[in-house]
Amino acid sequence: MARAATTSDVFNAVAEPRRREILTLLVVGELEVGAIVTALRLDQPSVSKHLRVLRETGLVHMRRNGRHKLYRTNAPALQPVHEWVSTFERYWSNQLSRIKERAEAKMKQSRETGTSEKES
Amino acid sequence: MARAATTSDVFNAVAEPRRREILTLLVVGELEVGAIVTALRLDQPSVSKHLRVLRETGLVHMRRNGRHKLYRTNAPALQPVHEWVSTFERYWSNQLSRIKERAEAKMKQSRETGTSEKES
DNA sequence: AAAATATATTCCTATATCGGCATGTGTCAA
DNA sequence: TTGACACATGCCGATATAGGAATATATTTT
Repeated sequence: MARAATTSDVFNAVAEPRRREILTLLVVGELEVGAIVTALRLDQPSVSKHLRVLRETGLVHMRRNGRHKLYRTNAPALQPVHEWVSTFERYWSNQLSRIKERAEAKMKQSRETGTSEKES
Repeated sequence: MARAATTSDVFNAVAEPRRREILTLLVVGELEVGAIVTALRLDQPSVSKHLRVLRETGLVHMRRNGRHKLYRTNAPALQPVHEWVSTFERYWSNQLSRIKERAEAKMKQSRETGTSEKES
């Protein structure tokens, strides 16, 4: 086997930098393919291919408007990724909150004692 | 070109299901390679290769203990992924709050103008 | 209907896997 | 030093890309 198919796995679909750019672009609002092409300076076939992957993974929605096709990001499809990564959040956010706690404790102490210098 | 190298991009490294399993396993605490092999029922060379990718992307740390090697997940390396995905969070978690906002805006308008019908 | 416009698809090539198998490397024990 | 044990790496084959160029499909306009 080679790598997993991008068309079936959101993680793989999102692994592509250009596709991430497209999603970022289309989350603000609908855009037609041509607009994406000019915005990201990619070849039109390349954009169409990426859009296909994003479509098949449910990461974008499309609606037709005359001979244009309007794409927009379907954010909820990213939830699995978000949930998975969030599992690990506590393993680094605690470091930050620990710093915050120390800082707040220090401020509180300053308020109480009147000191204002940094003591280790 | 083919796909981007898994060894240089965290997104690609994490796109592999087995590697995600390994990260989930190693975030709880250190494990030696053999333990990963038995826990995930993979071949040892396969595990070693995945660990190499995870190592080179900074997703795991390793320390030697005798002839064993102890690996653990380096959660902060996942922050870029988390930050990127979080950008889209408001586009689904706000579906509820958006309804709330609309309702509140409508109420506010009603209070101000006395109207009560929905106008776009 | 024919031309023009907007997208999508196909074909091709180079590359990067992933798994399986064999082998190499490093460390501890006898 | 010679084994034994724990991992890592190399080689192979099959597959899935991503980009570029050319072509096909769909829709509007003339």
